[in-house]
Amino acid sequence: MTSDAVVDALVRSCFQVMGVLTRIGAENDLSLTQLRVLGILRDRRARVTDLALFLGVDKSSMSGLIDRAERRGLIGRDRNPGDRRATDVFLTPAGIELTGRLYADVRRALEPATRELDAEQQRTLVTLLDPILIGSAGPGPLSPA
Amino acid sequence: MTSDAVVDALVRSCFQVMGVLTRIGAENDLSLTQLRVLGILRDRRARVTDLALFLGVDKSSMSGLIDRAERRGLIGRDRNPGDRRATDVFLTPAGIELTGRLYADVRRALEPATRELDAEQQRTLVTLLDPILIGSAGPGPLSPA
DNA sequence: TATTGTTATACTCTATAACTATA
DNA sequence: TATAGTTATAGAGTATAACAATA
Repeated sequence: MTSDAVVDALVRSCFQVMGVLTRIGAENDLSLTQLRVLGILRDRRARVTDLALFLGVDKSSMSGLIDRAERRGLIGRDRNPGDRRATDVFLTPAGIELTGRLYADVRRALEPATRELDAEQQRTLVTLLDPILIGSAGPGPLSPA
Repeated sequence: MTSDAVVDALVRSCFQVMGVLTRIGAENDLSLTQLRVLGILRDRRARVTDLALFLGVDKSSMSGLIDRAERRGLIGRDRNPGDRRATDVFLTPAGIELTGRLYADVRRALEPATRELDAEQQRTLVTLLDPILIGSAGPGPLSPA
C-alpha cells in the first residue's frame, strides 16, 4: 500500500459524497456553493466578503449567489451596524426550514454507507479524517461550518 | 458520537479535498468535471454517453466539455467502428502528459495531510472509506476511474 | 422506433474590471 | 487610500428540446 492508495480513496469517496450533495442540491434548485452558503449561515450571520473568502469565490460571484437566494426568499441582507460598508447575510425562516430539510436529506443519503461501520469504526474514521480537516476553516473569520 | 459526526467529517473533508482539486484544475484552466474526464480517460477510451452517465451530466453538456478540451488539444474524437452512431473519446499525447502532471500535483497537495497517518492508519482509512465507494462506478459500463 | 451525438437556447456560476459608498 | 459590496461583461457549465445519422 502506497500513499497513492489513500489519495485515491479520498478522491473517489469525495466524488461520491459530492455526487450526493450535488443531487440533493439539484433536487432543490441549489448549486453546491449555495448549499454550502446555507450550511454556513445555519448558525450564524456572515458578511459577504467573509463568505466569499471561506468559499474561495470572488465577492462579485458571492453577490450573484446571494441575489438568487434572496430572490427565492431563502436569504436576507442587512446593513452591518458597526461598518456601514459591510452587508450581513442571514437565513430567512424559509431558508432555515429548507436548510434543515437538506441536512436531513444528506444524512439520510449517506446513512446506508455509514451504517456499514460500527460505533468504534465511526470514531476511528472521524479521527483519521482529521488531518484532512486541518485548515478547513479556510481563510477569514469563519469557524468550521 | 452520533452518526452525524461521521457525516459531518465526510462532508467537511470532502470540501477540503474538492478545494484542492478545484484549485489544481483552475491553475490549468480545467473545471472539476474536465479534471474527472481526463482521469477517466487516463487508461481507457470511452463513449460520450458513457462518460455523461458516469459523471452524471447530460450528453449535451458532455459534448460541450469535450469540444473545449478538444479545442485545447487534450482530447480526440473517433467514430466507433462497431456502432457508427457512437463517438469514442481519448486523450491525446498532450492530454496524457497534462493528466500525469495533474495527478502528481494532487498527490503532492494532499501529501502533508496523508503524511500525518502511519502505514497502518492509511490502510485503516482506505478500509473505512470503502462503504462510501460502493457503487462509485456509477451507472454505465465504466469501471472505477 | 430507439439510440448516439450535436446544436440551439436559456440560465447559473465564475472571474475581471469599473464603480459607489464608507472607513 | 483602502475596503465592502454591486454591476457590467464575458466565458464556462448545465439542462431541455429539437435534430440528423445510425441501429
